[in-house]
Amino acid sequence: MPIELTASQALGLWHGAALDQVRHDDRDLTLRQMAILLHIYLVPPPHTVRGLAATLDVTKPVITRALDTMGEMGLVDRVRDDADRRNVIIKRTVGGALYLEKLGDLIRDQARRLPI
Amino acid sequence: MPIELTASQALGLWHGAALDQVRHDDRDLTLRQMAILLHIYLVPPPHTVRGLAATLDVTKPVITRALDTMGEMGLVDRVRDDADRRNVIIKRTVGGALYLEKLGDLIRDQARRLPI
DNA sequence: GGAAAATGGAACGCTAGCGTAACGATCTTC
DNA sequence: GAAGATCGTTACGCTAGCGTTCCATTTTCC
Repeated sequence: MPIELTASQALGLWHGAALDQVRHDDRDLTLRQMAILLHIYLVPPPHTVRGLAATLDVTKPVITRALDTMGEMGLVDRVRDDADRRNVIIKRTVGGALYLEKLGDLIRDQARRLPI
Repeated sequence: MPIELTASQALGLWHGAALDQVRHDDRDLTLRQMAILLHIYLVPPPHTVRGLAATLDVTKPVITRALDTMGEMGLVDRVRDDADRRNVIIKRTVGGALYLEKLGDLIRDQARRLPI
C-alpha cells in the first residue's frame, strides 16, 4: 500500500523542508541543480552531460554550468571517460553525500511532523 | 501515528518531484523563492517583507527581489497596507494558487509511486 | 511638533544563470 | 585516412541574483 498524502500534507512537507534548508544552508541551489544532484546520487551510474541534459530536458550548457557550480561547492566531481575520451563521467563526492544525507533527514523530520 | 519515511524514500520523493517540476515548467525558482512562495500560501496572512526576511533568515532585498520576480510571473501580488503605510502586504494570486496546486499534485504522485 | 525608529525599495558593483551558436577533441564510418 | 558525427565546453550578450549601503516615507515617542 503506497504512501498517500493529502494536498495540504504534500505542500506542507515541501514548505517545511525548503524552509529548514534555506535557514541552515547558504547554498541556494536552483530546482534544476537540485534535480541534477539528486539524479546523480539516486540513479545508478554512469552519468554524462548529454544524458543528464536529455533526462531533465534542458540544454547541455545548463548541465555544464550546474556541474561547475556544484563542483566548486564540493558536491560533485568530473572525470574523463577513458573508454571514450569525448565523454565526461560525473562522480559522487563525500561532500555531496553529506549534503543529501542532511536533506533527507530534514525531509523525514518534516514528514514526521505532518498533521495526520 | 505520524508519516514515517526512510532516508531513501525521502530523497526519492524529492528527486521525483524536482525532476517532474523541472521537466514541465520553465520557471526555475530557487529554493529561497520556493520557500517564500509556500510560506505566503500556507501560513495565515498578513505577510510583510520584514516578516518574511526574518522567517527565512535572509536580508530584506532578497525578499524584495523575489517578490519582483514572482510578481512578474504572476505568482504573488503586493499591496500597500492602509493601516500602516510603511508596510507592504503580500497577496496571493490565482496564478500562484494554480502553481502550488500543480506542485502538490506532483508531490502526491511521487509519494504514491514510492517503493514501500 | 520634532527627533528617533521602522519599513520597503533603489543603487552599486559583482557573480551566476540563461539560450544560442560556435569550438576543439575524439570517435565512427566508409 | 578523410569526412562526418558526437561529446563537453567556451564565447557572447543578456537577465536575475547577491550583500551592502543608503534613502524616502511613515509612524512612534517624548
